[in-house]
Amino acid sequence: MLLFQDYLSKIRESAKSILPQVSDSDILLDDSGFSDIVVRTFALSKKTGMDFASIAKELESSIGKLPFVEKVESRNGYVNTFLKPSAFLAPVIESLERSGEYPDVFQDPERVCVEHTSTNPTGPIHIGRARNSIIGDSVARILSRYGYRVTTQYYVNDAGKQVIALYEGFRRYFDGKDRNVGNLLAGYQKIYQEMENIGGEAKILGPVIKQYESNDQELVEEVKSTAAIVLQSIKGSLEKLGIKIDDFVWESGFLQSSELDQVFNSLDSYVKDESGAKYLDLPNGRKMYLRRSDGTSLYPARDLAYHLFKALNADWLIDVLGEDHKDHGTALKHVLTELMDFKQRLDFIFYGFISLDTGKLSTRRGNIVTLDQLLERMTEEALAIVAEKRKDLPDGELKIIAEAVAVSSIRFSVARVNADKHMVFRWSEALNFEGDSAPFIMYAYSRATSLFKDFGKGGINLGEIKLDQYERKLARQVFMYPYYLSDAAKYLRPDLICSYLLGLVKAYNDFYTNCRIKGELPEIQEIRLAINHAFRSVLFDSARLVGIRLLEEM
RNA sequence: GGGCGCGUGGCCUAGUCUGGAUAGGGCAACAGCCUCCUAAGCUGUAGAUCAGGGGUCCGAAUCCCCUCGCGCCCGCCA
Repeated sequence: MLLFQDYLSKIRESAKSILPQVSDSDILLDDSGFSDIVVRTFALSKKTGMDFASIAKELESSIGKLPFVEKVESRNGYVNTFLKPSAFLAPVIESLERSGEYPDVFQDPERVCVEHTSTNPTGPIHIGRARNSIIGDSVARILSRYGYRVTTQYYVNDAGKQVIALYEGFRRYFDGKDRNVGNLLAGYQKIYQEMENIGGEAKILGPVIKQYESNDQELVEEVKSTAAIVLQSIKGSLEKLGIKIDDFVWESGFLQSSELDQVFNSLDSYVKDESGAKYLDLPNGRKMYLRRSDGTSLYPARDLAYHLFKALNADWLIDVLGEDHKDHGTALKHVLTELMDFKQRLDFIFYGFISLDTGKLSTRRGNIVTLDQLLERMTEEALAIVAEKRKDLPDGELKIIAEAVAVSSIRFSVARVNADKHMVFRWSEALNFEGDSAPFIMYAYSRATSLFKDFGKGGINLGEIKLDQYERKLARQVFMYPYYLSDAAKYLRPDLICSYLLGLVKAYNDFYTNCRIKGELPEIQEIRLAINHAFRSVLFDSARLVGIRLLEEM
């Protein structure tokens, strides 16, 4: 959990001590610009039967006495509370000096396992799949910053039809050739094409699947090692984006496993039989098949087993899944929590698909923009721009900047959109580095660093200070970080951090434009530099949560 | 057909959970700002029946109902 001066809670407590009917939703951070914290008296008026004016009067007297409150004004049924400027700045600076970060954090004993990506290793990772990784990695970083003990995990599908097709496609068409990702992908696409032509995958894939499911260890290992080659390339692409996954768990490991036995044992009284096949009835009238009539296990059974496995080392499981898995996820949770004795907290993050302006993404049909292609093209574009802007820098520096811009841009443009929304990938948008974008954020950091290097971190006496509108707005925005961080952790929403970053940086740009350092009185310089330093520290902290790579110079 | 989700200026997006003060940003367009700490920045102009209709409420982008459009799911695939 986060440790900081939580004025919002203090104001809520103060208000409740006067009017017990006050609820948390009556008192909120005010982002509309009217005040810092606002009390809405409409609901209260209904509840208490008092009129706006008397409620406002009561609250004003109570809230106004709090030491960090500058003034309270009532208007149109709102009680607007303004905090003292020192109340924003002092806690941030104190915290930074004490522990090096703001807000401070108290380690939460809860262990969280974030499962993300888990894409079938049948080809290079593309921009659609990468949405999963970007969301998952950001959520893991946010929860970790919040104080949870977080590990990330990739569930590797090396036991299904797709990877068997990958294996078989290569064996049929490329046998003896180099077993690299390019040839594997070509074989995979070719075998799917072939299966369409002949009219039925049973004929081509059937015998191999049968052999696989007869638990032919040699074949299981062969398929796994084929998948491992593609997985290696996926890992490499993700690492370029700064995404490193802690554990890789192979689905083939659950084909015969104690967890799988446990699933069938504990579900024994619910399992039904249909000519040898085993299934469960679901609340929505559908069935969840666990075993085929030939006795081999199905994906839902292995996924249940996998969740039991994850639960061995975690108190809270989070799965990042595409929206196509919504029903599966809901059913899985129902079975685990209602039919089995599963005590861990289980949450899903579902995200909408990304399509291209040329249509749906498809690895099989070859209609994809791979992460590597995207990164390469964006780095080129960024390099051209930075080379134009910074003719003074050597090529090596330019390249580092261009790569940071490309990586940050990809991550930010995906992370900033609410997971529920579908996205359409457009090159023209991807290659625009202005406005609400990663470079906009990165640039502010470089400016702040430049000021910091030239003039230092300033200082304030922690008593009363006066701030102009730009200084105050920035100090306020810096101070508010923990509220956004807790919401992002609570609702598993990296996009909230992105909104925060944009607001923070807008406030900084106003500050930078309007508040000079050079030529100002020393006491003004000191305060401005202190704000600059606080901003720089909090930006550094928050930007890394969504994988933005900040540079001291760009 | 049933279920889930989405629909906010030409384009992208915040706000929807928890109903309230002028619907906030950005891109593209137009007009400005570098003898001064980084102009990937800043200022201004123009642009919105919040998909449509009905309802609840003192008050609806937000809650409820219906309709339309788009996406996804409805396999002894994963």
